[in-house]
Amino acid sequence: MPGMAPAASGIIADLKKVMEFSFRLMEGGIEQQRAIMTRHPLPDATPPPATVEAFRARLADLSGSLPRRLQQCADHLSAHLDSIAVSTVAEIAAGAGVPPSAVMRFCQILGFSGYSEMQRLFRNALSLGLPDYGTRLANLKSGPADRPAALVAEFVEAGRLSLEKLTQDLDETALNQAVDTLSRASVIHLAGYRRALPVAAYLAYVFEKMAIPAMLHAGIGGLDQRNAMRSGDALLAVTFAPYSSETLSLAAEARARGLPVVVLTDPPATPILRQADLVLTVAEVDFGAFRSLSATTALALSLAVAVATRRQG
Amino acid sequence: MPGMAPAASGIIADLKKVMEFSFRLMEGGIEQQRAIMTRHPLPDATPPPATVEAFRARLADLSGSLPRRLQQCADHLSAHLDSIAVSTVAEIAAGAGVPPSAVMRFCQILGFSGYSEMQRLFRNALSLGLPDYGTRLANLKSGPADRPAALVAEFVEAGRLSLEKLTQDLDETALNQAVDTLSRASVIHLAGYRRALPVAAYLAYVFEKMAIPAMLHAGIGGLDQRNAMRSGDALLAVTFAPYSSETLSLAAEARARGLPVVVLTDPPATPILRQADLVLTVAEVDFGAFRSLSATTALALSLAVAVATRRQG
DNA sequence: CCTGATTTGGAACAAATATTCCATTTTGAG
DNA sequence: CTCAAAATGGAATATTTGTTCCAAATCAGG
Repeated sequence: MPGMAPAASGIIADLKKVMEFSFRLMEGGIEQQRAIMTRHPLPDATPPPATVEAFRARLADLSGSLPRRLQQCADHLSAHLDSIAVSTVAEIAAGAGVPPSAVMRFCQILGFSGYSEMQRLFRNALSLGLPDYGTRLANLKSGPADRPAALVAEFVEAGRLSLEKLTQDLDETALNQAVDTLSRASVIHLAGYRRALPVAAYLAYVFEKMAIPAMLHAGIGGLDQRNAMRSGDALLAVTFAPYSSETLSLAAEARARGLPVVVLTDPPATPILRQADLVLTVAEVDFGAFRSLSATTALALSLAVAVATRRQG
Repeated sequence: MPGMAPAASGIIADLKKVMEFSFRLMEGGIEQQRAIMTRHPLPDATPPPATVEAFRARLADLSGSLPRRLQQCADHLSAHLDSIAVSTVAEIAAGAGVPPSAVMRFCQILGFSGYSEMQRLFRNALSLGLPDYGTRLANLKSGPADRPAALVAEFVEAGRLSLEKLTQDLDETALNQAVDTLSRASVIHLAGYRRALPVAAYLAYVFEKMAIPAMLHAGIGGLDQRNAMRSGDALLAVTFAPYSSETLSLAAEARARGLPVVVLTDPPATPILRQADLVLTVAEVDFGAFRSLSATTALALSLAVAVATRRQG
């Protein structure tokens, strides 16, 4: 019904349903009533849980008032919540000792349209919405790009994801060794060319504030200051793919002079591995072509503060 | 062959392959041999990695010696290792920017029979269970406070809070006006002294990448370039309390010349208000004396991308 | 023990997904 | 520049997986 207000048309539709329902009731026997009700459930159908927590709660709520097979589903699922994301219906069914159709019914009782929809909940929770990132980007491109606030939301989201990923992937051993290495250096040389300059510049600022000798190599004015690297110093190189040749060359030079080289980069760190004694990788979720550097900055700052603490102790 | 033991039937199948191979070899010329060999590789094909670690290693090993599309696969996969378990071939392919068949080929090069087999590796690893975000963060925080990993947890937390706050406090009107103003400028001048340099430097990088005329004023070498600001340009100043005198003076100069001045700063922005036409404030949660700049970077990037979009339209 | 309502299992079907294949393009050696 | 080998993209196909449906089994109340 084009042109009609959505609310009104919704009410009309509901009315029609109710009328149709009553009508059938009159001509059909009482036994048809239930069948009709299950085949045409009224709009009060339970909405599916939107979060894993809600799912848990709903499970606990239902438990106890279910027929045997469905109870088995509930039990098995609540015991293996985190494997839903990577299991097929058949696997879940086998695990619970029920046929696949029982699992399907169970999903629908919870309010999902089917197993796939339920699984989506867990997959999203697991990979934090990464899969459909491309889609969102496409949407944004096609949609109202003139709304800067939407962009902010995307970058915020990318930043949050990056930070979460950092807590997952953090190589604590490498971090500790990096702190060790850098805290023993007389001067810390910071390499940060192009895209890496912001991070390196911030490190330079922070080290200076904490009275730790540090020197920024950023190729300003095309100036090369590699001879400032002296035995006893260390190099902390920040670089991302595609790795700038300046950084690689500076790292090689440091290496040749016997300086320890710590690299802060993104995975895969392959090309830089050769020049590095220690590699800290940080995966930054990028939105479009640009990265918000949240995780990188967090890791870099942690490194700096840890080095400062170690030095004082 | 129903009724036959699986092992025996496997051997038969292998024998058949070998026989077929020899036969073709005999009737084909020497030049066909290679083609046949690559199409029907003998059983000595590389065994697939058995653990996620081995997978990582193999990826790093192969990287660099691969043709373009396969290299893209390798890069994307190593950056999104943990989403393999819940992604389809099509999603991975889209993420890497390659057609699905390239992903398939890549799986086979790694020694897997196909994508499914590779995915199984990750699904298994996943269902062995990893703790959720909250738990991991708690783990990182616990233990001696001087542990670098604990610092990471703190900075991650600070970053997250900042980002969250940004979505709440964002002044959409001001942002829109800022985009308006900057997209009309012939050259965007970026002021970023001291602590603000990282943000301004990143903005300069991003603008340059998007072919938007921008100039960074950071006082490098004590150089003052205020006369580069000409009518028709605009100034975007990034600064935090305590506001550097250079920034204030540059803003005043811009104002005197009739240039619109947009300021990106932290609240309260009182001292800077006088020099600014537009103020964007972003509250960065700091841990100790240092800020992770997550929210600021996110806002700055959004601004840049929005300006670029507006200019093209 | 009968009867109608509910639950159940599995077979049939539909949709999504992986995999293969081959015509075309690109690359690299001579 | 030429040619063969390698790489590539996409369409066709195979397989797996999800979903629906209904006949049979089970259950509860009289």
